[in-house]
Amino acid sequence: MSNQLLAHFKQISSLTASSEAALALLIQTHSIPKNQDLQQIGQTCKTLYFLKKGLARIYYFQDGNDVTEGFYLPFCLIARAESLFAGMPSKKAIQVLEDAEVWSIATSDLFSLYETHRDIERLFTRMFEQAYVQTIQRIENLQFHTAEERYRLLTQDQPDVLRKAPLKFIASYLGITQVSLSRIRAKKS
Amino acid sequence: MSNQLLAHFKQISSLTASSEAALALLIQTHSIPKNQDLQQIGQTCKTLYFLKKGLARIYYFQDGNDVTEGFYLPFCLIARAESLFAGMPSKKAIQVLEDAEVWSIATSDLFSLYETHRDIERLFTRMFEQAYVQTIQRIENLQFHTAEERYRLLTQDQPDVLRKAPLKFIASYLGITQVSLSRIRAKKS
DNA sequence: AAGTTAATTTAACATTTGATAAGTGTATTT
DNA sequence: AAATACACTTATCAAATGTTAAATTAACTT
Repeated sequence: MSNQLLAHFKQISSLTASSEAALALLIQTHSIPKNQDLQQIGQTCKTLYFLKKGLARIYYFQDGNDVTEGFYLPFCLIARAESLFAGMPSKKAIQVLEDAEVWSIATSDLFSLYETHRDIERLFTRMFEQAYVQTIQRIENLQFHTAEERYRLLTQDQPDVLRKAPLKFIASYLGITQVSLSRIRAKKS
Repeated sequence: MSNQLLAHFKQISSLTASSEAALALLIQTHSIPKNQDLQQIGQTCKTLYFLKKGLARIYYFQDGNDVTEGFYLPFCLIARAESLFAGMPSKKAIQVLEDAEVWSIATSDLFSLYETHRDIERLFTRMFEQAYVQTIQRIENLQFHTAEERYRLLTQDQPDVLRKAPLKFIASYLGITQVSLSRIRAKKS
């Protein structure tokens, strides 16, 4: 059932009844067990995902190290934009960190709908704009805060992530080692 | 004259003759002296800029420190996206680092054209997508490279910036102090 | 419950980076 | 040429983070 997701979409940008119906036909639902990859390294991003339940991350390997690029909570747009927009294989994977229920939309079908349903195009353009703005804010965060400040910000902004994700993933997300993160957590705040 | 800019646009995404003409009417040109702000802190971003000649940066103040968010070479889209898409005042400014010639486009006029000229909408959507992808790549860069690696990458990717911009701006762009950058430069590579 | 594995913390030491201040060089002005 | 301002480098020490390894805790299996 995609009603919840469509309701969420309509909060972002209005949809006509016909657009909503057309979009509903594209939305698939899946159950994904904990730790499974939703999309694997090397695949070109051709699907958008939204979690109904659970927690996901995008990760990749850098010099043999597992690096978490981002965490994704329910109703967030999950996509490997650098692959989607360039049409190139992604070096990143999407992994579910808990048993999850997932909505997916094939971009080929979606982009076809853009031609006839401008409100749908506007909706997704807006979601990507929001994702872009969040990425900009993340750079500000990485560029001029210490590791400890970045950790404190995460505890404020995404406490759910902190509760659910293993520390090793959080450490690489913050751009530090797990040992360093452990030290920061041990400090009285 | 905006011919060069339009030619650049058409490399990114095709435009009908009528769209090209409509767009040409929106493009203004300016000459800006070295060190002047194109847009100031506190203004809401309502204009897109492209350099014909020169070098620009986006910067802001963080705890009293001048932080350079990015450098922009000729023909790059320059905009404070976080302000444009949210419609909120920006805490960032756009500054020209050399005497520059600039093309500008008012977003209100541009967005109006979207209604009637879909190819124009597609062109700018694509430019913002590209900017988004670059932002994602910058995160990868900041997240798991040492300061020295980030400096080496900059020398490869944007040697022009390195030649033209003062070191203090480059240092904050790399997320380090100027002293630290000086040390890195002093090392034999 | 015992045993096994994975996750997290702690410890010890090395390296990097920051902070501050002093020094050098380069334009520019007078 | 002297004086000034600005950009960049160097030196010194302190703080933060990385690296490696061991110790502890938690989770999972049997």
